[in-house]
Amino acid sequence: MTPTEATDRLLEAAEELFYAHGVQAVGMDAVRARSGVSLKRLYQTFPAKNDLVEAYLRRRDERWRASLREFVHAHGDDPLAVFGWLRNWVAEPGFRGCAFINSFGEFGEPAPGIAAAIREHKDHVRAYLRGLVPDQTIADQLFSLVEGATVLAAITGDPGEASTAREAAKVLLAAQG
Amino acid sequence: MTPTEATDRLLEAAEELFYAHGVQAVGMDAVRARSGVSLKRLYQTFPAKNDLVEAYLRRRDERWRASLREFVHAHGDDPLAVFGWLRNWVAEPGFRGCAFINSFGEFGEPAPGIAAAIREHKDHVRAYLRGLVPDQTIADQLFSLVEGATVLAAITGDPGEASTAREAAKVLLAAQG
DNA sequence: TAGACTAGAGAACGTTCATTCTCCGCACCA
DNA sequence: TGGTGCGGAGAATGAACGTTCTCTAGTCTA
Repeated sequence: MTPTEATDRLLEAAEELFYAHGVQAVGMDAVRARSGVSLKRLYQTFPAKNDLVEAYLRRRDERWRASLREFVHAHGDDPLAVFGWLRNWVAEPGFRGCAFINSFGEFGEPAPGIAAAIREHKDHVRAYLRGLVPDQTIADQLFSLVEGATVLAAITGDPGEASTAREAAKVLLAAQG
Repeated sequence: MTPTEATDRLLEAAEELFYAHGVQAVGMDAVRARSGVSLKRLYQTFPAKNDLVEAYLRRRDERWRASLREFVHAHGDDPLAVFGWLRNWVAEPGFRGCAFINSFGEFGEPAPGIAAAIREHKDHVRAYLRGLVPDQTIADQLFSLVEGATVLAAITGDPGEASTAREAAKVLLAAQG
């Protein structure tokens, strides 16, 4: 197994487990078992669990935003498409809310790398929305709606939250757009 | 020390510690030290940590909603006052986001009582907002804004998120209200 | 074939922590 | 005064888990 492949399998396993059960609830041995990568290799690749967690978050950030970007782009970069994507996401089986918000909740005082990964994810999403909507204030308002709908959909289990947010976004965009 | 007083001190200590550092990061011994209640008494009062966590959440729910309700009521039950209260809250020193969202993130599979406490808190807040705003859809939209602003203020550390949400709420309320 | 390096399996170590147990002193009662 | 029981302090227990160590087998090289 090449180092690259080991890294991929580790990150894949980490994402599945960390997202589904929470970071703290998943031991390194579970990552080993799921990935099929030996513990020795695991620690050669990620010297500490925190490093694996940070890498998991950074990879998830890239992929999550890529998925959103592609969907919205395929819908003519219409800001409302963000909420269409959101509706799909929160209805997926296994949806458990935003990995970054969940991690923020898990760690009262996160390791610096983890805290940075969380903050930077939100910064990136905000920047993306600002690029989509000329009015920066409205972009930030949509951002709040997205985050709120995500959190509520996770806690209540009702994907309809995304539709509610979409209607609000429509009004906000129409008001000044 | 009377049983009532012991319970109070335990819940007070639990709230300070759990909210500030996260539930998992705080050991029962820290609660004992902070409360001044012996470990034996602690376990007589709350037979397991989960029971203490659930009681902490339920007490926080009551107080948090009471604070919001009183503030908004003092402002003529104007729905926008919710966002004024929010602005104060997120600017408080020690603000670390919503205790319920954080707990949701901490526990991948929470004990049933804890899961219920989290869900019921959100249900109560939603019901309160629906009582404040005749249009149920708009109430739910405001709810999303509140949750989003709370989460973003916690992660970015910027209380300005509450003001952004307030402006959005104003538009939504004006549009159909 | 002998030697040397690699990787994996899994045992071992050390710490943390929830929960329980032990022991001691103090107060109340006859 | 002598006994009885409650409460506290803190040690003990047992499990989980991050991290490291050991042993073994296989593979490549000379």
